[in-house]
Amino acid sequence: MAKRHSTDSRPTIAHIAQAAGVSVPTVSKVLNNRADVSPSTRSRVEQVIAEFGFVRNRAARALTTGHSGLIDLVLPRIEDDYFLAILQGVEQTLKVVGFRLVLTSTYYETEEEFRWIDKVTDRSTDGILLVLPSEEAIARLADAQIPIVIIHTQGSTLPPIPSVTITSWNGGYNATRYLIERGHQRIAYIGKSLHSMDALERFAGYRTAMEEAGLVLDPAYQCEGRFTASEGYAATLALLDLPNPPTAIFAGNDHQATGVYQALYERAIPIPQGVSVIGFDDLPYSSLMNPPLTTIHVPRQDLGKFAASMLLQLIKNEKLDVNHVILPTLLIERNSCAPLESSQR
Amino acid sequence: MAKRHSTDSRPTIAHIAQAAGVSVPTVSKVLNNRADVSPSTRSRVEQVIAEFGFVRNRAARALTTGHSGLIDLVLPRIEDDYFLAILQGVEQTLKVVGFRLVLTSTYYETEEEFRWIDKVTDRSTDGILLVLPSEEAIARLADAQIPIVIIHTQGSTLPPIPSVTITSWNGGYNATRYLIERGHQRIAYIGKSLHSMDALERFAGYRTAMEEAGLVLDPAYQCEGRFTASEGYAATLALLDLPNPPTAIFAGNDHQATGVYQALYERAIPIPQGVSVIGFDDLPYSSLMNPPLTTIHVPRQDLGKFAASMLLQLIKNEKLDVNHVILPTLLIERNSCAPLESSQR
DNA sequence: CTGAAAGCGCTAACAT
DNA sequence: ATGTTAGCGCTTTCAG
Repeated sequence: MAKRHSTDSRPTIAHIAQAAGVSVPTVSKVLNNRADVSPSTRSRVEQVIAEFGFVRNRAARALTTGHSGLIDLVLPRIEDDYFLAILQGVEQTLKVVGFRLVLTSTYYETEEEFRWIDKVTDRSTDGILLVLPSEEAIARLADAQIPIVIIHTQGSTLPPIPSVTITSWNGGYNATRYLIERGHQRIAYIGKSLHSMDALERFAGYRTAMEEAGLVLDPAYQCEGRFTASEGYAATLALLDLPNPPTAIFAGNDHQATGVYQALYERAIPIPQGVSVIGFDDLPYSSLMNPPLTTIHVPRQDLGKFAASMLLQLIKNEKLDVNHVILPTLLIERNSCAPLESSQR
Repeated sequence: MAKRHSTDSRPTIAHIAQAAGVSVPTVSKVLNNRADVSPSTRSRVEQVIAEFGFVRNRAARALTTGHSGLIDLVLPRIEDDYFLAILQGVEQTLKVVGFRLVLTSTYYETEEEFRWIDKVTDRSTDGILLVLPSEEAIARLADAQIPIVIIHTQGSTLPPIPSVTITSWNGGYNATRYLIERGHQRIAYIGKSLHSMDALERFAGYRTAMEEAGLVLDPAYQCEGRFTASEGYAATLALLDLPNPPTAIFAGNDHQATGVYQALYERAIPIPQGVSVIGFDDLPYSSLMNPPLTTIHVPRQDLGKFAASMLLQLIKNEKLDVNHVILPTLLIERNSCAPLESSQR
């Protein structure tokens, strides 16, 4: 179909202009739907464009306009359901405005961090979405003169850059309250000294709930453990070996919770009759677990959607209504928690 | 840290040149690690670059060199584990050569197809990776003068563009043989008239195995059903309602197989004692199913790796050793198939 | 309404 | 070893 111009490379705006018998700027005007083109010229040009199957060279366009129509999304690991949902949210909102997504997974490799920082800074994209960036990365990028929005952050303070996160503290508090209200007193938490702001906060929420209820904050119940199944597993095993094991376990996230399930299963402790378990994140598989996991829902897609919308505003040079959006979490009640039996006391 | 140049926009190569007291091309030479620069100038320029925190404008670079350092990946749905693994493979091989990935999900929306075709054709990227594209899309792109590699394809013929796929026919054949060797004769297949080349082939493999074994190819055993759990579920229900239900079910993919499991579970038919089930794809959850699913492994990450490597070669203007790579599938034996008991005959 | 001229930031010849 | 000149393909003044 599409005719090829004499040269073997692709047609440029100049070729179109020549073929249509007009000047280059006129073609440009047609392409940009500008008003000052007579209907007849316009249609003639449009026809030639169609004939040639001409598509504007985006690199040239980007150079003159300063806009590439691309946005960077930098996240830790794409294969984590948590981040995947964020990606989906971002994608959905970008698609409607015709932006495309440049994806980078960092795998937390801080040594290579500068490499991608250089790349996202090279103006090949119009803005950057950063998921769970390190504080050093934020510092490096803070004065980059590029629109940036952050989703979650390592470190304990709100970043100097627009961001969106969740009410992690509330989530941690509510999860713990939920257990307390069901009579539990020996409640363990897994994920104690993680460095992400959300991990810090949900742990703080747990502590507050415990303290408010006048329950002992036994250090043995506060477990280390990163957000993986295996660390949830290991932590649970340690908890079960305690002289006075907990009757309920609050896993910092759902990945850990699967590890908790596994450990409990191996020790033949029924959930929730033997031990109650509550998670955090509400990943897709949480409802499929056996028993279905009670957990704190995180609006992951919305995280992506809000961040993308904010970034789009920034790119359009609009002022943000709010610099830091905090999305609510929600307790989803399923079947992994039971009231404490008096026998368990 | 990084000083800002007087103008409020970011520093250009010209600013660096001026500050270092050299010409613009000299800076360019330093940036490109060219030999014809004296050590002293080089270090001076490098220092200024560091001082300014200067990063090359990729758009300008792309315009002159014709290379953006980006690659398009167009796939149906990112949230499908199958495609996600391909993405990972692509990402891994791009990362080592410093290319970045532009991601587009089509969601099979053929109406919008032309929109993304225009985008991926606008020279904002150096090449395109197409996962399971429609034949129309391929036709549109075939003479686009851009490096393209296809991963899987709809339609029944090898595309006119370099591609990588899997030995679907063998997979279908081997899965069926496996069942036949275990004494099964009434073997059903789900996914009969799907239009992707791989679906076509695995069905053909099934038919050949059946015919070779002299078994009847009962049309009632050849079910429609797209590659989703719900269609696997529906097809299975229909199969079980047959006067003479099958003793083994070959699900065209693992998603369907989960639907098969569900239907069987609801009818209280034990797997594999009541009905044997075999899948296709070996998705991450297949080994977690209950019982673990025997299935045909597809090297999904490799699909992405090979395709990306080929594309990279194409971009470097190297000739491909093979235009169509076909990766082997492998039967993974787990616990969802049992020899036919004489009582079931 | 149309086109001539200039320039975006960079790299590629080609002198010097 | 360094700088001069030109140009990538497009958009944007600004005359006509």
